Amino acid sequence: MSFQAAVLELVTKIPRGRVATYGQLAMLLGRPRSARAVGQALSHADGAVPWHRVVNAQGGISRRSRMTGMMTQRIRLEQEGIVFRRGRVVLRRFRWQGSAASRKRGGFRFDLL
DNA sequence: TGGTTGACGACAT
DNA sequence: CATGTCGCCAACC
Repeated sequence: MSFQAAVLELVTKIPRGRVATYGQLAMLLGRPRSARAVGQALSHADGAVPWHRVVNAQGGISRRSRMTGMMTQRIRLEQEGIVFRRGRVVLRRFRWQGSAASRKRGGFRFDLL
């Protein structure tokens, strides 16, 4: 399975009302240094994948070709009940914790967040 | 093959 | 807090 497919599949598991960061997804996939590649993979997402639930490490919405895309993403997240504070998602409250299996596989240290 | 491109991120200043 | 630098790496060409 391609890295890209793995990313899209994982993003599908982020529940409504929660978000994950690019780096976090990379870690959950066992490739802690592939955050950029995660973003690249997301650019090919179709309507079946909740791409709007992925934000950067600061809780902010990453820039993309069109400014309108950023607005769309923020509005969608707020409609799910996610709260922004000074332009960023309050990660302490809304970050997805992932599955236990993924946590173990990727070695993600949630206790350090 | 080998070079380029980013929806990134950690750090230094 | 705002910028800039540098390392990374899957896709694409």
